[in-house]
Amino acid sequence: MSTPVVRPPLADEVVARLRDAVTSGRWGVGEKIPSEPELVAEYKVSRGTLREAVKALAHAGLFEVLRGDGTYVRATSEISGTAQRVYREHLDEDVLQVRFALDTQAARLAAGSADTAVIAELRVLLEKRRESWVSGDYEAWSAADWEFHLLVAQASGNSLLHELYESFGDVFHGTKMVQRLEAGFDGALATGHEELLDAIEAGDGEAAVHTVIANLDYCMGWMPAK
Amino acid sequence: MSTPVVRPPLADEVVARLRDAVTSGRWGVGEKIPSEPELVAEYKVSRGTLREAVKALAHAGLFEVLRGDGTYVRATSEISGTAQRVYREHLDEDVLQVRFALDTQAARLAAGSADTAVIAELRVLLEKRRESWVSGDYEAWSAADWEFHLLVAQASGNSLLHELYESFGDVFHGTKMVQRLEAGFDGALATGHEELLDAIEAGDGEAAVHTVIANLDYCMGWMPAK
DNA sequence: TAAACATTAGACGTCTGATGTTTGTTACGG
DNA sequence: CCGTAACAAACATCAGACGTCTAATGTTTA
Repeated sequence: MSTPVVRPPLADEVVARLRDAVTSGRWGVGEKIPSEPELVAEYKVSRGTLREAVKALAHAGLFEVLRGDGTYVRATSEISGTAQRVYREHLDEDVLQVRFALDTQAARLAAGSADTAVIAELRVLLEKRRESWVSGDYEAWSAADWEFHLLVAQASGNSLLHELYESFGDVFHGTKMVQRLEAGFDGALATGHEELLDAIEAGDGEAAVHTVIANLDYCMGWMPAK
Repeated sequence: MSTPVVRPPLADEVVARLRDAVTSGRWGVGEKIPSEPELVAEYKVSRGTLREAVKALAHAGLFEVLRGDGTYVRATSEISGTAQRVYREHLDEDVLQVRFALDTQAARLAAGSADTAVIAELRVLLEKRRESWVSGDYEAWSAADWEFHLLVAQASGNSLLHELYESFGDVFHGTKMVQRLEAGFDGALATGHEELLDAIEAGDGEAAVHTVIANLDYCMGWMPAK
């Protein structure tokens, strides 16, 4: 008749529903999602169709499928899995330069939308970061450092920037760990985080950008010779 | 035994082989890949397993599966499909700001690694871009404009930056088309591409960055009021 | 002759059922 | 208390079948 109803593949719809279940928080990160037979019953599709959808999202990094155990939620955004796979295919130097690009923009935007509450939170993180360094707790230092940078990205008010920046997480942490092992790296002083925060508080975007540039120059000095 | 042979899912291996077939150029972009029965015979797996792999890569943007027709190669990198899906979930303003971050870094790096051959190529593209504008061929203008930016990203020498920048392609083109429709947008003059190229040729990274900043400021003025 | 319609072969979409493998748990025996 | 064996749950894979869609080809008709 007159209804040339083009039916989109069922599997695509299942992908969307699974994605929604994650982003809506129905299944939190780390949780195990229902088993295949349960999802088959819920979505009224065959196992094959369901598995195609789960596989697609697993490949994207949203899920991790453990044979004989179950499927777990590993991320809330699809960018992380793909991004991490891509990052590993490039030189550390290239990855760092891209992070720098995002860092610079985050600093610039954060300076433009200064928020006293966020700034106070950033100061707390910076203090924690400093204390961790002097006490030799490198694990805590790395965590606080990353939280600081991530919060700056969030303070930019640009959700895409924040999401992209977050996707660098694991890769950057790995790189940082390597850097820490290099003798002579001073995690407390030469990275200019205090200056960055001051610039953000002052609303001086240009100054904020320059502190980030200085930071990169310092970091690049500790990059392994290619 | 000392060999706890953990066998990774067959589908994952198929994913890798399909990916290699694309990146190695065995199947070029736009080409149709062999049918499912043919691939089943080649990889010695069941159709269900093969489909899981194809679906995963299709979701990642590498393939496009057309029902009743076949499966076509749509990209050589997995980042594009995922990225484009993510971009659409964010404000145009946020996307533009991220592009600006990459643009700035590309300009800075390109200025640092000036190459006479590339610069000549960039001049050609810029000339084509200018001619297209005065002749009113907006299609060609948009294409030349994008090629110019993409070549700058490539000239940065950072393959990850180039890949990420390329992933913006479709989204940016769409945005640019909208901008063009806005009355008063001057594609030939106010975007400072000539100044950018001059700065790159002079090896002046700071100047290159400033032209990009000026460009963004101009573009942001034409953003639809949120 | 050319445009509109009908047919057909190939390709993807989905379902069903069965069997293999891996993992986590539990109960048993030492 | 501990190690091991048996069991159950969950994912992995396979094989076959049928439906539906697309593109190409063939046929009819104005």
